[in-house]
Amino acid sequence: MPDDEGHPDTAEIELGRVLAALADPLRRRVVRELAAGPKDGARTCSSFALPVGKATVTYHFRTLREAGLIRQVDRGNSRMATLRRADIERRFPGLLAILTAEETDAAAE
Amino acid sequence: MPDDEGHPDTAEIELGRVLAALADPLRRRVVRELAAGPKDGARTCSSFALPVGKATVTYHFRTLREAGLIRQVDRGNSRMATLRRADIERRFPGLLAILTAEETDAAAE
DNA sequence: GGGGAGGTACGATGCAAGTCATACCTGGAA
DNA sequence: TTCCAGGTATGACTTGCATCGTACCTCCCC
Repeated sequence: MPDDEGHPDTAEIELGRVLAALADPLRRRVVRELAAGPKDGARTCSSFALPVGKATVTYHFRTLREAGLIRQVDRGNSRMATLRRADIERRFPGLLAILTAEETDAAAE
Repeated sequence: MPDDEGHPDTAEIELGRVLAALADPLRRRVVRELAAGPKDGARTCSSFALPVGKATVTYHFRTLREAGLIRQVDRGNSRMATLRRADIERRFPGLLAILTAEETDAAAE
């Protein structure tokens, strides 16, 4: 698959899709960790240690990518994920702040 | 059922629940219309003319209520719904602005 | 005191979401 | 070159969500 497959343009990011993607605690945790990291910080899918199988991890990252929340680029063997900070902030100002403010207690340990 | 049944306290409003509630276009439309109306404006469930049956309308309003987004009070025959503006704004600043900014094109006509 | 409008409760149904096991592909490391 | 780690694709399964029909309750109004 080509690199930029399934990455919607900034203007095409739909609120419904974004909210549906963020309704899942695991996906919210990924976005939160990316947002807490350095700007444009790239991490591999497996570095999040989600408590689900490999196939499910792929599924969640695809959901985030198709919603327009993350960008995934092939880098040799693995695939790096970055948060589309500027795009999200432009379309939905304040959304990332709401996510990072969430307590990390019960949600998706 | 008592009046304040199923209304979570302000501090108990969970982000996951709120996002899940707002993932549905019909429920988002209800919140958007309430937010566009006057502050503390109360409307009956049926005044939204949602394109679904009565039972489904009840279901959606219960979902919004249990998520903490609206408050429902019995008023004689019918039941008035108000947006919990201040509570939402305190817990998730900017969220209502994001919702009201959504274009009302394809979503839930 | 009906009767009807506005809502809720309950059960059933169709479909999408989240999960996994398995098989497979691809680069780097040994 | 041979493996293995990291990801994807596919099919299957389970659970939950959105929906409806029907039955029921309760006020208001005539």
